[in-house]
Amino acid sequence: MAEVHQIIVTLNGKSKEVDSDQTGEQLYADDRNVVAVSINGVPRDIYTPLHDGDTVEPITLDSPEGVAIMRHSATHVMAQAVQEVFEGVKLGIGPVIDNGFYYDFDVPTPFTPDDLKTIEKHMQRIVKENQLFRRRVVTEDEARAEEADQPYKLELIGAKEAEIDADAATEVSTGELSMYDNIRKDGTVVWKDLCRGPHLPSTKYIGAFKLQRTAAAYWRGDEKNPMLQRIYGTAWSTKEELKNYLARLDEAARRDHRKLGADLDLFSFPDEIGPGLVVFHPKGGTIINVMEDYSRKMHRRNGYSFVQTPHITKEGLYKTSGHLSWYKDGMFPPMHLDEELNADGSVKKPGQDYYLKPMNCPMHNLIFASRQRSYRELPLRLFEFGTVYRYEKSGVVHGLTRVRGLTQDDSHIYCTREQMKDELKSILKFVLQLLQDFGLEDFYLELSTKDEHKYVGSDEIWEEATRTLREVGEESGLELVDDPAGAAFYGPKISVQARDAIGRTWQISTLQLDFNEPHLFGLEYIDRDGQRKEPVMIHRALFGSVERFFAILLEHYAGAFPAWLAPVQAEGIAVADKYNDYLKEFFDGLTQRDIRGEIDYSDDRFGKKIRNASKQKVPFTIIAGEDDMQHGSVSFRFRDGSQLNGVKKETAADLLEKVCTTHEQVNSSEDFITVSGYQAA
RNA sequence: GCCACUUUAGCUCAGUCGGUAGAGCGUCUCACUCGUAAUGAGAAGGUCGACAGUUCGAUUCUGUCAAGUGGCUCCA
Repeated sequence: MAEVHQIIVTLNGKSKEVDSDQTGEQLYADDRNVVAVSINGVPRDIYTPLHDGDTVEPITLDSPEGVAIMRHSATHVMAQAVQEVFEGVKLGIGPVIDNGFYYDFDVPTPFTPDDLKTIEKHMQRIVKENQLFRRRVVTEDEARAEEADQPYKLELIGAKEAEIDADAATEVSTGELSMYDNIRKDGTVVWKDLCRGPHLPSTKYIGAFKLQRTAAAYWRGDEKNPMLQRIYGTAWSTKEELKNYLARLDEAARRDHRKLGADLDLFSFPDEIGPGLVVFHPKGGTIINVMEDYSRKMHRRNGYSFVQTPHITKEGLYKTSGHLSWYKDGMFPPMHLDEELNADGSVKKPGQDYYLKPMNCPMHNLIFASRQRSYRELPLRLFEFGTVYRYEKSGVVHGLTRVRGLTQDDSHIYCTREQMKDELKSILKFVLQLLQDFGLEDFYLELSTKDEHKYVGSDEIWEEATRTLREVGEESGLELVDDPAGAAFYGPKISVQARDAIGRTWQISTLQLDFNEPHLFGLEYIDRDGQRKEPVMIHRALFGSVERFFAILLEHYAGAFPAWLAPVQAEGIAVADKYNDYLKEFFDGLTQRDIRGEIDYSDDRFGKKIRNASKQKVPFTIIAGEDDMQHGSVSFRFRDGSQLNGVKKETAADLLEKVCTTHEQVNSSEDFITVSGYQAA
């Protein structure tokens, strides 16, 4: 037993003299909420011995750090349960993720939904037993001996620091190896796992958890490695928080763009056409049109030239650009055309391979190269809504966010190196204006840099491009996240990432520098000194994919689009059939003002029509009955159910025109009055 | 592409321990003509995802394929 002496620690910001055998366990004994301690800024188990001069802070179960520790302990409990319920389970890794945790297992047969229930019950028992988590430092040899029958753990023990990714780092730390033992009340060690920690004092601190689903994942995220079975779970400090989280998931499912797309009759994916190929119905088509009209207007204002290019091309174009060698697997296979054979089957005329275009840039390059260019023309900004086809792997196709046929608001900008930075800055400004006009707020920038295994061009060029992009990104003042090795082979990029209803992030805008393609295509301009020079090329798309952007909008608004985007802006409902003609006259006037209106002529009753308009999330319901007809007026009903009755017809049309062109949300009578400036007579 | 799961009427779903099916909503017809989220009655609507196999008989069991869902890998 080490001799007890006095040490000085900084406890909760105050210097304090304590016995050297004291730990967080004693120091925070009166606070049941403290589950771990931060020692000199590093989270550690609560019973970690203290040293002279240490700074100690409590980590509570209701803090983000505490919840993460709890989730990490929960995944240990899950792994223990799986190993106790099933034979021959090999453990992968079990990190904490947003809202929960997972653990990867190598098991003889994949888990079934019933297995999840069994495991969950077993976990409840372990939690109830209040097993202690105890840390034990081991040498590499000891760790190897203890994990002798766990091949994945052995691999981690042997891995060099540089080979460990963030998730695996929760298992092994760089400094020392440690095992965590689960100990019953009677002192028996019932389970152990190689782990860096820290953990809860014991299992009973695990609040409320639920196993959510099973999935498969490649060991260490590599396709060539074996596939492990992953179980995802969620864990929260209290039952209440778990309940709220599950309710949030339900709510998110309700605003899933795939569901809303069907409910609101916007688009579908007919089996007859093929996976990942969307058809937009009239209402969806209207929204796409509004988006494109907006985009065209803004591109005109920002000095872009409009071009149009075909959907297929001979293969040579993509050989020149290099795409065919880098992305052939992602392209639809070629059509072999114009081949002629002799009677004996030998080739008389070899024919040509044509590909559906997976991107537009090579075609724009050809437009640039169609004649000699002067420095006076730069920057030259070529724009089109280019529809491209990509053979996405079957498992990745997902609603409108990952499709096989998509339309990009695509532009390629040719400029000098000197113009490059200003051009990038103005594009980023353009993007932010666009996102603001569409009402999107939840997004961040991502800087994708060179993949050492997949790039062309010199290091100097990459460095300059990356530096420029970083400067522009940082100057924007937005959150800028690094995405190492995420760049395309021809250059680095900045992208705008947005979240969908259930928190998955999707790339929308992309802004890529390319020092490579101009060279491959031999692009050049004549500079003021008469010399031929190579332009810099910028690839950029602001919506990214029109389809994906549509999906993000649909989820963002849960189908209740602002009026300027709504497919039907005004729905006419007569109190009874005999007022239909009166209403029609008013709506004919709206059509002349480019307001998208329709009248519900069905034989449903009034109340039912209101209900239907409401379910379709139409911003303005226009009602007419006896009162209105007497006074030459119509009545407004808004999304929140509020009303504005007896508005004179001419005034009503003027007001509608105003609120249908503004980008502001008008969901109530108050919004309407504010935005339209309406003053009741 | 990989792993698991799913596929029954337009939609949401029930059902058949192997004997070719049912509800609600929607659609259509008729009546009702109505002032703010479901009027009533009636009718139509299904080779039970496709194709094989087992069986006297398959929507049900088995296999293959297709499509979808959740992940993994990928995403110019």
